[in-house]
Amino acid sequence: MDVQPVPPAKEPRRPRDVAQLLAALVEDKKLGIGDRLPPEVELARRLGISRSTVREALRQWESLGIITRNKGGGTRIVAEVSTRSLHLPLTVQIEADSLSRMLAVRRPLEIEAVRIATRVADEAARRRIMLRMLELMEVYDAGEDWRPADRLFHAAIHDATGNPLFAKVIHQIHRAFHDLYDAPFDQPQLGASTIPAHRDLAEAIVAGDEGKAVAIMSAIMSDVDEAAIQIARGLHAG
Amino acid sequence: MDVQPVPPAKEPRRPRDVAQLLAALVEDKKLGIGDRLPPEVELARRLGISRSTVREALRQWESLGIITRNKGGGTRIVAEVSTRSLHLPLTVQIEADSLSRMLAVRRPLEIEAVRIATRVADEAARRRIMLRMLELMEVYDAGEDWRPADRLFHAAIHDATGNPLFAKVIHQIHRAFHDLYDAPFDQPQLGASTIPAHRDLAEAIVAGDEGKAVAIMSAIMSDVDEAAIQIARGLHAG
DNA sequence: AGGCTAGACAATGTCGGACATTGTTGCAAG
DNA sequence: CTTGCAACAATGTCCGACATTGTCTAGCCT
Repeated sequence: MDVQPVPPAKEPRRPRDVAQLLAALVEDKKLGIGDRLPPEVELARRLGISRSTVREALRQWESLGIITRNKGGGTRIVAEVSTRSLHLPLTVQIEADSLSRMLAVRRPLEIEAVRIATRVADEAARRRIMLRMLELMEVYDAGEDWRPADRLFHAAIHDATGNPLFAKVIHQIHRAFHDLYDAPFDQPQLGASTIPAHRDLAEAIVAGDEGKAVAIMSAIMSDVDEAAIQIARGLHAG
Repeated sequence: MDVQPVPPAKEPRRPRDVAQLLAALVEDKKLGIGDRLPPEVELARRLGISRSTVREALRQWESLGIITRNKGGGTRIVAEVSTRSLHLPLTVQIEADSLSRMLAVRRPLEIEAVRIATRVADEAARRRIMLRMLELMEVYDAGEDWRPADRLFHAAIHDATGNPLFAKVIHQIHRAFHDLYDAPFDQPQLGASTIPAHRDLAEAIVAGDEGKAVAIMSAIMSDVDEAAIQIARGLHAG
């Protein structure tokens, strides 16, 4: 071993992770979701690095789903940026029954989220769930597109668990759906038959009836899973 | 509206996703895990794009855990790459109760895996589960380190579900554990009290007793979760 | 005055070249 | 056979330029 004098604590610049520098800057400027990031040239200037390096870091953030970039337009933050975040990539092979496999994994997560929400949700969260359910019913009865309202309703349940990881993992699986097929769940009628059951689900959650809530959610998941697989089969055939 | 003749099916180059071009090249050269990627300049030459663009795509792959790059050394493939691979990033915020949140998500996944394995495992899978359990017991009774055997046992259960996604998502959470704390589950005694119950678990799975298997797994998970949280609390205090 | 269009501007995408830094490898000396 | 050194190779960073496209504003036409 040659004795080379490695500077131990002297690290004025950390080339190891430029993204960390960016995160620190975003934190410092108190930028949040929906805000626009400064242009690349300004980022490069403020961080004292070249635009190429900034671009690589931004590309990394983009692949991580933290930002979205628009040529000509700006760069927008779409997920929370933090210097203390953990990145866990997951790679899956696309096969014939990928859809049913994803659904099989999503199912216990959604059901457990309902169980925990029923158990630990506070008053405000229960009110939000009721509110979202009523909005969903209103849209559904009016015959309009109820999918955004449905998403908000389930998001309210995920929030009620107090565990954002549920929402994130489930969202990860949803993204996988969209990557698999361009928009299989944009079929307007998919899962429509389960919407009336959402009223019972919300009421069971708010009432704290864990067994009933879980049972209803299980039934809903079964229906949706079956419908999704039917549609996927149709796509494969066609 | 000016009538501009948009080429509908003519897309000789897709600037939208350079990574796809790379994936096609990797697939064509039949490169697998552990193989070295050609140098960036050669990739740029073969794809007909500049090195800057290649580098951004490689950065994306790096953040997705597909490759690892070594300055001066080469670029190695560490995850299966093909045009039919799906890469899903998950970012979690590191907070005080990250551990309990991860455990809360892992719990329903592990339990569901047991449920499905009990339901659909074929004869060979059931034999493997029994075999792994016996090996685990042998190591445990001998007072040796039983953690590798425990991992193999649970991996056998995951395999028995016929759904590799279960193993992958659970493994993803395990990686999060290791990134959070260097090795919280290397505590030799963690979960040791649950090992005897593994015999009952294996027997219930092989016997096809779904209710019993799920109940035992729930109890095991509760014990392990509690122990893990205790240890984490100790780490925080110390 | 109001709406619409065209042009200037801004921001990202891509390119090409250059140099720095570091791992790798092969050769020669001990 | 081992060790040390030098040449090479590959990634990291930087710079400058142009292309492409969204955004905004000023001016024109109705």
